[in-house]
Amino acid sequence: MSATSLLPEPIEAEEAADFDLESTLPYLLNRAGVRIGAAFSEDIRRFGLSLHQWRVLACLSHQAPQSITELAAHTSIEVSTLSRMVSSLFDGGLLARGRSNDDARSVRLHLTDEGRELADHIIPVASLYERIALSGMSEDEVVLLKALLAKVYNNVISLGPRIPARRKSPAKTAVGHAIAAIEKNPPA
Amino acid sequence: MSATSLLPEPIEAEEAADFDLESTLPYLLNRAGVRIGAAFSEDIRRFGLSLHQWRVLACLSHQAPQSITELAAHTSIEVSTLSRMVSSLFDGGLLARGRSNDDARSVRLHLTDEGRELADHIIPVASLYERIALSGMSEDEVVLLKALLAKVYNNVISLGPRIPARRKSPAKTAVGHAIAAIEKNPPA
DNA sequence: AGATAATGTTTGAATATGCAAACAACTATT
DNA sequence: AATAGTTGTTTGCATATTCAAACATTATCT
Repeated sequence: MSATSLLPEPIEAEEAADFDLESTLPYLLNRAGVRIGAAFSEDIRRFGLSLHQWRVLACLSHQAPQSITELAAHTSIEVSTLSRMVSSLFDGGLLARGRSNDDARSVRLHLTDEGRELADHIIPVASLYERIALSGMSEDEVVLLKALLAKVYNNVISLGPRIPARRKSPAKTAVGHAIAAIEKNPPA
Repeated sequence: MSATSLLPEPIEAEEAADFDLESTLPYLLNRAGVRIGAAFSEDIRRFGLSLHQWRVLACLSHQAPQSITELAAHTSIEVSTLSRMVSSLFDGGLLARGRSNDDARSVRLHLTDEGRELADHIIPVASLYERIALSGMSEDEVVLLKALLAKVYNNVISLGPRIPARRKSPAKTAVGHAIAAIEKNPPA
């Protein structure tokens, strides 16, 4: 815990002074995201689904079949978590799995009729929360917000492999990538 | 799991058809947030801090003293999680705690010198990731994005008590609140 | 004041999550 | 085709997180 001995970065008093956590992007993203997620999650508990489970169903509802890896890429859920979750959804009869013909390792996942029906029941609820979250905004603002969020995502997607591939080398610190990314695409 | 028997909402075929998960707000928020968080988290591991721990330090760095409940409100972390985390940060010598004079239940938390020093070292790293995330955007766009995120947060903050107060009554489903909120503040 | 309810925090116990290792099947190289 | 390296998935295990219950203290009501 006490890492005082090896602090690499110098203190920058002024930067520290004007650092306002609450106006920080990750903070704003996290707060809004957690809050919507919590409310929505509480709501759909009556369907017997967790937020993660719902995301998997929604993702498969939107595109199928998908492998576990693809789901991980689309939902930002760990593959090991997904592996177990898929099993439970399978046991619940909400999705079916088979092995690919091309690649016998890859699992092909798709919704069962029951799964699709459940998804179709929850979609209106999801839409409702979306409307709530966006209420009071003009159509233009909504479009812009989403576009900017997509841009943020693209800006950070290059940072260190998320759901990281097995890496032999000790993995260079993300700051390396970071600086490169900034230099390639400087802030306006 | 198989909740087919009590599905309350009717299927709305058209709504289901045009429901595109990936253009959904919670989805976009979650993806961007998780991604930044993961990269940043990986980076600050060298300081011996998790993302949640960092948020607590940053929050206390920004305003102190704070109680556990206040921290929970500011960071969207559960109080029970916070309680244990605060203990570990205390053991690590990064924060100090005392009891309030007014209210002997409430814990008053503030950073130690060591904690503040650590926070001052990490703040530049946080700022770096912020710049990365926002790279390629104009100043106006950044301001707008943050304003819209704040608005989203305000729109959803009224939904069911997060970090819920002990509730005796079975808690009305959030959709109730939701509809009320929408009616009070209809989408443009 | 005494009883009852509410609030702030902690803790126990079940569950979920993340990381690393293990497998399994495929690809590339020789 | 044998070997080594990749990739997709699962599993073991340690840790983190959640929910509920327990406490401790303060507020409210009569």
